[in-house]
Amino acid sequence: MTNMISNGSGGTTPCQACPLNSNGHFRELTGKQIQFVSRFKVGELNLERGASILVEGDHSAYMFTLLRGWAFRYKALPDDRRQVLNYALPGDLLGLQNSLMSEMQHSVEALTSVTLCVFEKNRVEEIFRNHPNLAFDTTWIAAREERILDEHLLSIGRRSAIERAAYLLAFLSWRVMRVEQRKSGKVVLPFTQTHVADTLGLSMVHTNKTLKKLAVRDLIKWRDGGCEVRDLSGLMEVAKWSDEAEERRPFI
Amino acid sequence: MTNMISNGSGGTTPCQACPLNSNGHFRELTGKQIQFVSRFKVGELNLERGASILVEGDHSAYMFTLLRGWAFRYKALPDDRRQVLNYALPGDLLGLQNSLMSEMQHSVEALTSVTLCVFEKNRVEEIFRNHPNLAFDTTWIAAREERILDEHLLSIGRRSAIERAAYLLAFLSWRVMRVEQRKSGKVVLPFTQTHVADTLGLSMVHTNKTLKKLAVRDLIKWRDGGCEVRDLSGLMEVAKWSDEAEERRPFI
DNA sequence: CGGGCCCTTGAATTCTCTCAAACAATGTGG
DNA sequence: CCACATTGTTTGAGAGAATTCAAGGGCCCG
Repeated sequence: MTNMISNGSGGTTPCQACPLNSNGHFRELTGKQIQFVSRFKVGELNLERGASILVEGDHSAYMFTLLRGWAFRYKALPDDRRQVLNYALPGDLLGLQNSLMSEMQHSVEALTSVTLCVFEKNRVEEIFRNHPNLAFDTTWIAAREERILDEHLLSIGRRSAIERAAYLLAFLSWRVMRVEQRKSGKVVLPFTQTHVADTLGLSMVHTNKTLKKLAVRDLIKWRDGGCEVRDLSGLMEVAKWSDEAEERRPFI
Repeated sequence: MTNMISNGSGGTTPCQACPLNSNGHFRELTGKQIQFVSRFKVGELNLERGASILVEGDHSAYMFTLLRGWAFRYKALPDDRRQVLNYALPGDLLGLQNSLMSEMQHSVEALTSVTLCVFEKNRVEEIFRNHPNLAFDTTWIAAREERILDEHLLSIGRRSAIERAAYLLAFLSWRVMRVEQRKSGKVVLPFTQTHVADTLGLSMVHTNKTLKKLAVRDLIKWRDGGCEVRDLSGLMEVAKWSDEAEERRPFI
């Protein structure tokens, strides 16, 4: 467990030079806000694929912003059945629950190697006390997660297997394009079919057969590192999903 | 459409005498907070069972707190398949999304006749500017909704039909006991089996057969107005769910 | 070379859906 | 008061979807 929290030392990204702040997708923080956030940030955490970021039942002292890589949130039943709740991409906040309530009720795991900005949860009240705009943004971020979960719930509850799969892949691909400010090009989603199965609420076997159907239509192609999305609008059509126009969104 | 918004006139509950504030379940607002909320509240809305409170795609000018009755949030696909996302009980906030973002991405409907406190969404920023504690509470409320959705997602994705049904009924029954500060006694959930089906992501027919299994075990009894929960801990056992200790929670 | 991880495929079983019909309770208009 | 429509619950049967079980293949790494 070396390199857990590197504070101020080499390799740490100063908030003033935050790559997310200037990439055009996120709302730019004001100078005063950056100043606050850079004091709020107590360090940076680098983890390998498969590492636990937060664990259900924890009372971790930290909250994170994902700076680089992918992570996913999940819950499990006592007998190990697992449900992936959502994926986190750069700019996403992890563990806000942990900061507002007593304990985590879900787990978060690194899907690729990741870099996390580390914040201390007991200082979250400073945001509300001194930075009303950031407080608003925090609520906005929570409401956005809620919207994503709403749509996912609709998907699992009412879409057929192939629609569900198409929706998941389309939605993630769309998020990648957004956060990377791309208009075209291939997106590769870095997960295994087991992750997809646990997200869709289907078995591995049936997920595999469903993905095959999408591959036959040349909408996706499965390969070593994960899923290559070849036809985003084709997927959206299968899923009966249309994306929303999205303005620049806040982050912390 | 009479009696839509009665402002200040007869029948409106003054915030100073808010029944939720003193019932022991919710955190009590301070005098200053009550003063703010009572100015924030622009009226009261009474609706019949089945009425729409908010509609997907709307840019409603209002946000609500449910003061009396039941409501439910839902989303629908273009071909009318419907998924119930969550239920609202007294003290729950409806339409926060509407206040933070441009438009509603889900609908809300009255499940019983309801009374709603009406707030103007364009004054939400006042909360963040002048009332940091209420701002914190707003975020807390959004995070709570997220937790409920997380558990529901786990349920639909990974629990069997009978576990799912048991979880839903147990959870709602538990919420009623909490909000009414009861330790015992029967809870009656005021919905139809169609609502249950749309919540569980199952067909009506299969939902009926699944509920029958719970009724045979004497865990519930279905009757005219809805579902009577006869054995909460029995349901919790079937669902493999254990409730959390919950402190007094905020509301607005 | 062997082991682990991931993807793939077939077959039998179980679950869930649709279709169809019937029943009970309620309310309405004649 | 009855005939009729409406809404919600119940049941059976056949079709379709998804699961489990089982086995094999590809690939990488120690």
